[in-house]
Amino acid sequence: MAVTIKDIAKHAGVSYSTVSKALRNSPLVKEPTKKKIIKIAEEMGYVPNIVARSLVQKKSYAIGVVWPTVERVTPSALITKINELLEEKSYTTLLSINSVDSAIATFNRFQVDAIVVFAETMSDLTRSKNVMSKVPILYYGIKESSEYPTIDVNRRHAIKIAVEHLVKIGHTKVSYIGDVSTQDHLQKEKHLGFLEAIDEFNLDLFSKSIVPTNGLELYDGYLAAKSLFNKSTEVTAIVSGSYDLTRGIVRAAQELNINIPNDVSIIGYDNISQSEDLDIPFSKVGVPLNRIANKITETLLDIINENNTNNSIILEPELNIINSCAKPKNN
Amino acid sequence: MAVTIKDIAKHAGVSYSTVSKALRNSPLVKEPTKKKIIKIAEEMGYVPNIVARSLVQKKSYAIGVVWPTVERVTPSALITKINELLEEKSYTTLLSINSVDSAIATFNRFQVDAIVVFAETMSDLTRSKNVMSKVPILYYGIKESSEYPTIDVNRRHAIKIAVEHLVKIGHTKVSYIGDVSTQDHLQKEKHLGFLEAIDEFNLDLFSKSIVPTNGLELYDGYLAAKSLFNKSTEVTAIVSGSYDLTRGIVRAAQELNINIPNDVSIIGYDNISQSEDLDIPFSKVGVPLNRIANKITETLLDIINENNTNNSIILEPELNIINSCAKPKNN
DNA sequence: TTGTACGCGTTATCAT
DNA sequence: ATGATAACGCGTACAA
Repeated sequence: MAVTIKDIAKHAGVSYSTVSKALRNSPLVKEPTKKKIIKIAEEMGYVPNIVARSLVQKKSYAIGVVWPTVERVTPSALITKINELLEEKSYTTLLSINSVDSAIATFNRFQVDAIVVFAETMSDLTRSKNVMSKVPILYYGIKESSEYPTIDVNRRHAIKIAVEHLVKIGHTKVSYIGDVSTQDHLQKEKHLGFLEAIDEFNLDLFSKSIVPTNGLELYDGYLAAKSLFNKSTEVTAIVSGSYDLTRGIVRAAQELNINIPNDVSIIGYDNISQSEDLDIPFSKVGVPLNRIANKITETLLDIINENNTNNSIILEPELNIINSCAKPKNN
Repeated sequence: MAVTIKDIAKHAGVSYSTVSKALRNSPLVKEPTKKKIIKIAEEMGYVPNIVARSLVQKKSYAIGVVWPTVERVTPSALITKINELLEEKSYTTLLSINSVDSAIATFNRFQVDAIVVFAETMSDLTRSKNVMSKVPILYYGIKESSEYPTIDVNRRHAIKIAVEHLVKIGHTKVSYIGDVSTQDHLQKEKHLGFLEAIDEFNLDLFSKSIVPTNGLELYDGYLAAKSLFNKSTEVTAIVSGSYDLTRGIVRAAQELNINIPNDVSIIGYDNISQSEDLDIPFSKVGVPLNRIANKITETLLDIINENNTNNSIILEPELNIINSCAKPKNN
């Protein structure tokens, strides 16, 4: 049997409502009494029963994170950061790896104060429309869903400004290495960004302009880059679709004695996190992870407190150029 | 305001205790009444409030999973499987990526029925000793903790029987490719297993007997294998420390036109899951993921129902030999 | 400053 | 077969 405030009250010789106040640090209870009660509570190993509290308060100070894609790409670093930020605001984060539908139902039963959904496929989303949720929901990664609050990163624009930068410093033969399968909406966006840039900046669409990969792993980037370097000597700059791909590309270049950035410049797409220890630091484009995490956390709290904010937030990417990795084309 | 059984009672013209019984499918309520109530509940979009239920029942039908290492190796496939099995038993799985301590505290507050801890470092574990938990805890992956119920995989033995098999079919020059950094307890176990096998089967400890990697990614295995193949022509069999490493090794072999298993046999450590689509299927040693998941789920339920089971369960690995990947040494 | 009484949504027990 | 009521642990008006 867990210890309750009533047990504490007995030991302290006060009423249990006094204990409640003391533990909530209410000014309505004298300092010495408070101290004494808190001490006894600690000694008895008291843990507040959130269940009871949220019944009466109709708040649980918990946020539900729906993350059906543990095995896929939504960066766990993002989840970790959000968890940290929420903890600072004294919210608890609960994760569910069930389907969107069933996770939302569960979190409703548990009376969480808000839900964030990290869904990556359209089917994840469309199915979730059937579920009614009393708890407010915030979606991440799906621009289309306009009827719910949504946060997304402008991946298309990210790739575009990467190409733009390369053009500005003199490159004309730019390749895109990325997963261009049409299944994954996020990858498709980046692909589109590259195509738009090609068009807008009047670049040649040469034979190896777009190098498709068969996945998003380091090795996929490595293979793609090797095929690129072997079959085309024209290319002077590469835009890469993801962090791991970029790492693979860098490894391939090293192996073939291709110098970055003298022989080829490279800019990788990456929702940049502060503390990455890369073999070689490279230029990046994307939204800093912390900015995404902050925006999500902030919006979550706004939603809970019913500050009606913008329903659909698109985070704009930023370029992060490291000179050693993207330099003007040699003449 | 969410709809409660009282609201349903009003609409149905019965008392709310009858509604409660009907919804729980109690035999104490007549079939037609039951049907009617259930229908009304659905129409009104009723969602049972687990919070209130667990207050009175002192059970939440929820299991807390402490998973502080999302970013590391504990396979998410395992978590996914456990989640599935628990769902079948009508338990809900809640994940926390906080530190072991704080996750345990949180789950206590939420009154979960049991907790599983996936901790990989010793420090994760030792810190958690300070927390008292009213809720029973099951640890995975840490043999040493004998004061709590524990489930672990015998990684040391796994590597050993892999080597044993290779020796039996005639190999004498066997290499181990794996992460042998002393930090990670799990990797250390495998390394020890190889050393013990070398000793037990009187194998040569030649220059490339042990090829250390700098990580557990595909590319790390690829690099290690390349270095092995380039510098040693003696080796006829390889034992690999993890799934991704094995994939990298296979890639390296393909690239160098080294035939598996004619030129070299390979057995990879891997907690085998049923449905892996590999480029090339290869021989494995390990405990099937489903067996681990089943054992964990089963033990969890035992603990909840206070069936006192063995406190410390070690799962023994099995060999899974595919002829095309490990064959007797050519003479 | 402290104590009493009520309510949160549900289940369980007892009475009708 | 159904209804009334107590209890779960906590927070909060309101009373003392």
